[in-house]
Amino acid sequence: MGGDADTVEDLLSRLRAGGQRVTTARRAVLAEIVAAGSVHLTADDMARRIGAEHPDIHLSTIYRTLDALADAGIVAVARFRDEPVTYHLTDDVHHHAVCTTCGATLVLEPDVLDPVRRRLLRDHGFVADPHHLTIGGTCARCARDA
Amino acid sequence: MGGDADTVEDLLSRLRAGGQRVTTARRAVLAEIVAAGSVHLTADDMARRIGAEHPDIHLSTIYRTLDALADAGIVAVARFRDEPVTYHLTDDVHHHAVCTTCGATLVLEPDVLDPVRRRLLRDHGFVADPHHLTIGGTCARCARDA
DNA sequence: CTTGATGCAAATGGTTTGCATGTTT
DNA sequence: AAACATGCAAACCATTTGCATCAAG
Repeated sequence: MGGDADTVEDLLSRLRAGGQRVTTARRAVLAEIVAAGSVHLTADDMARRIGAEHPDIHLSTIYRTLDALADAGIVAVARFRDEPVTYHLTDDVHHHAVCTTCGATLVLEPDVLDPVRRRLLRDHGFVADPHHLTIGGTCARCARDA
Repeated sequence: MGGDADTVEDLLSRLRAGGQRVTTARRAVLAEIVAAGSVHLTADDMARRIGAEHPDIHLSTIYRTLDALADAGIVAVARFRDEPVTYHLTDDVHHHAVCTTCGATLVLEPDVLDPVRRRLLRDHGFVADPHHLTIGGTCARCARDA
């Protein structure tokens, strides 16, 4: 399923290497993100899930933790449509194609962007590192029905 | 400079065709969007600019106008980093490459995405119509300095 | 004249922050 | 012990909404 070899403890040690402390909240947040796999969680989603086990972990702590994890380059931020911001592991690079008619979502391998990357490098010297793009369009089913 | 032949009155007649009314506020908003060209404006930007001439046009009206224009397919919504939502003409298709180090922005012609579109069509039957993608990476200058 | 658009003020909702306290190192 | 993370409540900011009034058709 992709480079999902990341364990919570691995990631925590990356945090620690960055001079940050390891706490229950941070472990819990990372556990949720790892468990979610390619499903995208909002801060609130995490708060609700973590709350079952740790009712004392406050939403603001989750935001602060996500900030720290983002600073450390461990998680990346993504926006879907108008929904709240979501977070996912930086190591889990992929893109989405979203059907603007029915909302269906396709997960795309990162290499679909390779031609674009080559062109940006050639034409502009720009080293593209696209994470989590969302490409709109019409899915096969909706295109057929049109 | 792209298909910038859209005049405010052209666009207004599209609005009218959609059963919407044409008002001073709507004319003013469209005028700003057209004038801005490929610069992206937030609702607040427009409020400030329009306010010089029409101090009575309220920010909430601008939001409602932008909603109407978006429903009519005349303007499209785009998000930059964490900044507020920006609006641009739907006819003005382009993409961006943003340097995650220095924030520099490159405007990309729509055809840079063509290889991706072809691949999505071939592999998934997905008819991509990407508007205003933002591709992260490192610009030439920052890559050199690294 | 009728319906839809606007101004204003107040509500909303996600996210951030100040501060005192608890925890990691 | 010192520095940093947390809980809580309050602040923030972009955006939305209710309602009475005004203007476009």
